[in-house]
Amino acid sequence: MTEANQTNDEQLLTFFKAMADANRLKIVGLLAQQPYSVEQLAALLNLRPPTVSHHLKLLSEAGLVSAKAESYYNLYQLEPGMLEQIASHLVRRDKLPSMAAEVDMEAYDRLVLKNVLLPDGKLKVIPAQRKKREVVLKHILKSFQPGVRYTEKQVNDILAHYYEDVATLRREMIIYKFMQRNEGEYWLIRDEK
Amino acid sequence: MTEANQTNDEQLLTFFKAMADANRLKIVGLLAQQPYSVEQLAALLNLRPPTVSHHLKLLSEAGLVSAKAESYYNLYQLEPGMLEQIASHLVRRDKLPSMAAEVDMEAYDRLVLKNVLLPDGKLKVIPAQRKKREVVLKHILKSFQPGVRYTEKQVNDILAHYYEDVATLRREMIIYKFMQRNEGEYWLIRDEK
DNA sequence: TAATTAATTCGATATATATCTAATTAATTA
DNA sequence: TAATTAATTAGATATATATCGAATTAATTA
Repeated sequence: MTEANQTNDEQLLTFFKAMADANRLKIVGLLAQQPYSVEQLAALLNLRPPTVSHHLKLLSEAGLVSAKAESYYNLYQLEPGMLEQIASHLVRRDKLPSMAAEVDMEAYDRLVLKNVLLPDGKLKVIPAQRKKREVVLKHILKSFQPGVRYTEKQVNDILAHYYEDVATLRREMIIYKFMQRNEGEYWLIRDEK
Repeated sequence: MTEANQTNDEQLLTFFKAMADANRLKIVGLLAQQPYSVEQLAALLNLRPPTVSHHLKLLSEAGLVSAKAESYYNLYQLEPGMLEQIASHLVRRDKLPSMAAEVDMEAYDRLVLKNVLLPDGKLKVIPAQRKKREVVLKHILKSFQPGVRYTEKQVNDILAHYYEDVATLRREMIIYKFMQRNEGEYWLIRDEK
């Protein structure tokens, strides 16, 4: 029910949405000085009390403010802890990538392959663009075993499953540093993180 | 045209609006790891390129990302400076009140007085609520001069301009610590910040 | 030079949300 | 206990915006 059962991602989004409104920023600025009732905030911001209630609900769900009943007022006050927590997250560059945790990192590669592969797995073309060519070469690379030394003929036979012009493919593999050659033998460069 | 000619307030709002979207948070998370092109981001987020362009425009206007042309790609990268600047603003409680700089701090008092004063300046009632009573008493207080000692009769004459029951008003002035009395003389407590 | 490609802009649409009035709830005062 | 008051909830509406496809622009490749 509260903000406790949110993932980190959802918590961040809830926070930013709560702050993404001019009047809510003003409310935070006012509550940083002293607690205020709904009625007072409404007068200060020239809004009706239901509107302020709505804003305070969002701020409260983000953990930014809390209410304390006093007589029949609801005195709202700032909860500075949440601001500090978020701020410390934002300055640490190594923590930012977690915001993209749910992203499917293979999606781009799949799209490139989908556009360039025929149903039988052969290439329509070798893409001209560097990034796409890399994706295609990495895909073909899976047909080679790490640690194994291949003759040029063996390499050609494997590449032929993908494209007629095996010489070009073979050359690209070297240029892009996916394979190495020496004295007519070819092998994978292991550095595949 | 850029984010340069914005006030601090507007800059904060632009920032929070830019971050208040799930897909834009993911973009920031991705760009924190490495630069990406629009096309790549679109594939990774399962969005169409125009949508990603739109998001990047907002992030860019907030000063969070920048683009660098490479071949005919637009490689977008994170600008960590803005994040740090905002984050440092958020943790400093003494800087938060600036977000409410444009708020008319007298608006609440005016509303209270408007509800309780008759056209001739006399009180309809003395409000029961503490905060409102304070506003009314402070308003009446302006008829007294700082530093001057008043006899009880002089005080009564002044208070009579506002309300028939001068004894109650006089007592409230003491209770709320706006006035002090000694040996039948009354004077303002100066501590009116 | 013609064809291809990435990015942006434009226009349309559906969803989200800020705001209000009216009604309701909860607490206080008379 | 009845009347008053602050706050919230509910329902309605107008504005903002996330998203898309189509058209346009700018750059590269053939």
